[in-house]
Amino acid sequence: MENSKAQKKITIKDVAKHANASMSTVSMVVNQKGYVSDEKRKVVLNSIRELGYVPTASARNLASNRTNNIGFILRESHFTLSEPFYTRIFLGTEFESKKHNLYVLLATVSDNYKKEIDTPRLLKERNVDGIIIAGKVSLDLLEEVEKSGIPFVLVDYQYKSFPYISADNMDASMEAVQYLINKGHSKISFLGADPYHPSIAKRLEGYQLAMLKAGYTNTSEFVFLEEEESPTLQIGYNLGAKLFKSEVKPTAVFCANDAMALGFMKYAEQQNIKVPEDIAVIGFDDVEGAKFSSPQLTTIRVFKEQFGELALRHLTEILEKSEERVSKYERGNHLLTVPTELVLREST
Amino acid sequence: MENSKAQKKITIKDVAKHANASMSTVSMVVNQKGYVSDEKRKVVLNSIRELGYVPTASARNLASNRTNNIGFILRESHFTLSEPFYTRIFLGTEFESKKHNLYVLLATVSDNYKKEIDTPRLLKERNVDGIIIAGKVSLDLLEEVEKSGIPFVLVDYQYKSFPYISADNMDASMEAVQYLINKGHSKISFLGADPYHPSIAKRLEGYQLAMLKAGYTNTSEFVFLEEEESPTLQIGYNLGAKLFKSEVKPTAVFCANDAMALGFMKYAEQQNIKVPEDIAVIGFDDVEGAKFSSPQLTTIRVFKEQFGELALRHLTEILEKSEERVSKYERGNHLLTVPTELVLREST
DNA sequence: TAAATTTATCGAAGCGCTTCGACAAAACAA
DNA sequence: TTGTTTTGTCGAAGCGCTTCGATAAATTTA
Repeated sequence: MENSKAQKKITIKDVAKHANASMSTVSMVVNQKGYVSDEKRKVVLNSIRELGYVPTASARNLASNRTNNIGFILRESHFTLSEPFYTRIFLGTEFESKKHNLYVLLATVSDNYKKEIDTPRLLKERNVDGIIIAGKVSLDLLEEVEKSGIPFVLVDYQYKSFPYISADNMDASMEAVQYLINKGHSKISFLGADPYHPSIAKRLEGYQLAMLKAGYTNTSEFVFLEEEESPTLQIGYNLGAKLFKSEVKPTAVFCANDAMALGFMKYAEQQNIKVPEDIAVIGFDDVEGAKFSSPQLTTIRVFKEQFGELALRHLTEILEKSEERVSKYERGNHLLTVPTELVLREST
Repeated sequence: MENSKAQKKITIKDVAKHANASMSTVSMVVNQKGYVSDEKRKVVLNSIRELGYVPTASARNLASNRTNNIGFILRESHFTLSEPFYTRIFLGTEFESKKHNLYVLLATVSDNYKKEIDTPRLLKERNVDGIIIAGKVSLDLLEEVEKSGIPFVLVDYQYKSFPYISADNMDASMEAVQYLINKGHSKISFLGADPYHPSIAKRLEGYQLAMLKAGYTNTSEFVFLEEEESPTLQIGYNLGAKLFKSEVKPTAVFCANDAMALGFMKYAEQQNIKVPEDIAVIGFDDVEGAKFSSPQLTTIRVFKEQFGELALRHLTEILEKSEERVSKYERGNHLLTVPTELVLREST
């Protein structure tokens, strides 16, 4: 009589006894596998409800050789960004994970990732069935993940020809530039940074294509790029200065992202250049600040939560396939795109 | 010969064989329990290294009846706040979790929490050893957590007399107000909202105490409170309007948080009231925006990561104790405070 | 009608670990 | 010297589940 009130844990055995079935039958009901008659199923389900049975994750995982966890790897600095871009993506994954009965283990990695030393525990311990990597991370990390053999999906980044989720950067950019052209603009600049980032590259490409389509074949002088930097507010500001000091006199600029657009507008404001009267501005991302800037920024909305949702959904598909003994999930540049939307506000 | 390259998993058995020891001995080495001679320990450790053995979490958890997970519950809206306050707290927990070999399962709950329906899976499945609850959450949720019997710690919030982590709100507030008094101010206002939130209440209390100490016994006319609202930028703005329309003419205001202070300053700017010349402003939290406002905001820095760290550390202590058969961890208003720091900037 | 297949159910092995007792040797105490 | 306690090691049970046959009844096919 050690402890009379300590609730004994309800196990599958208890359910089996209560339902007058075997443990295997109960297991099959719970997992919706194998053959169980409707009758029996009902009885079992009823017992489960009555006893309040909840399967124990660890027992399940041990027996089935899966973890039912998925890892979400994110750079620390991306996580604490005041623009909750990646946080929203994570939220999308977290939300979707409930439907799949998976737990999401978030692992943040430092910006100057050191192989071996900084390896996320979930990787070392192989405590996940699959991994989602959000945003740009160290190549070392990517290699480690690849080597682990654990299926993974990238979000808003690319690595070799592994599956990734991305906005339809090119299309969206074309649409934005098209819009400017339709508005009568012909001298349209592109402001960008880090052009080796796949998303940025696609945005530039979209810009160029739209210009080309409209008959503007030579855009090179209109393109302002900061190759070594990330597309931040500061860089947008700097490129604004550069642009206005140049002999190029565009009537509109399309920026690689909102941060840069906001930086550009800040510079314009300081120089008493009116947006959109003197120059129209379009950004990309639809960050929170875009709504609160003056003038409010016209931009391309990206549905962040969908990134995360889609990433998880795709990952689970891969996992299912790999269970069907398709030992290596087929390669090929798996790309899943998330829709975008041009949000017209005051800056155009 | 199904798959020749599929690496066979290294188990504790393999290590035991390799080290010429029993599984129990290896287990004891890994867990640093029981009696193992130094000799044997070295041999085992060596085998572990050589074979690259990593314990399987699920097996471990099943056998030891622990999950080695801890839950981190957070409101969705708090998570996606552009001020990464709670995100930072989470990060602190995540960081600390590595030292304790725990995984952190993040569960976000919707703002209008529905009992039973929205119950986080980790609670239903009891898939955590302990829980951290960050920020204000629904009472229903709190009750469910309490009922579950899983030990928990609150961060930046309180519930009954359960342990919680908080900034030293009162002391910090006193220090801030003291500072204003020392600077020669005597007519000092307090701007606040949601005074039933324990943190806000303490800040107000600290203000009052400091004033009292300086001989200003009647502060009531200097206190502007919006009882039904949360302390946001908008409310700070509104109270600014209210304050300047009143006959009270303070030379300084101490705001319940930075958001309000920023809102207040926005109003002041629009009214052409100069900060700090006409009126000095102090906030609370040291949010990111405080550094970028003009003038930069003097405020009380709160070390967000420490909240999360401390919460986890405290939780693990509770867990250890409860393992030592102290069936119920001792009650009492466990309060752990995180240091603060007055950051002097331009607004005073 | 017999043979083959599908449906239904169950027992038992086993996933990889922890932990409890058993046992014995070493260290200490009386 | 003889007990006692401490130290060291191990075997085996068992955590709660999944899954692989085995078995048999029901159904289909030949």
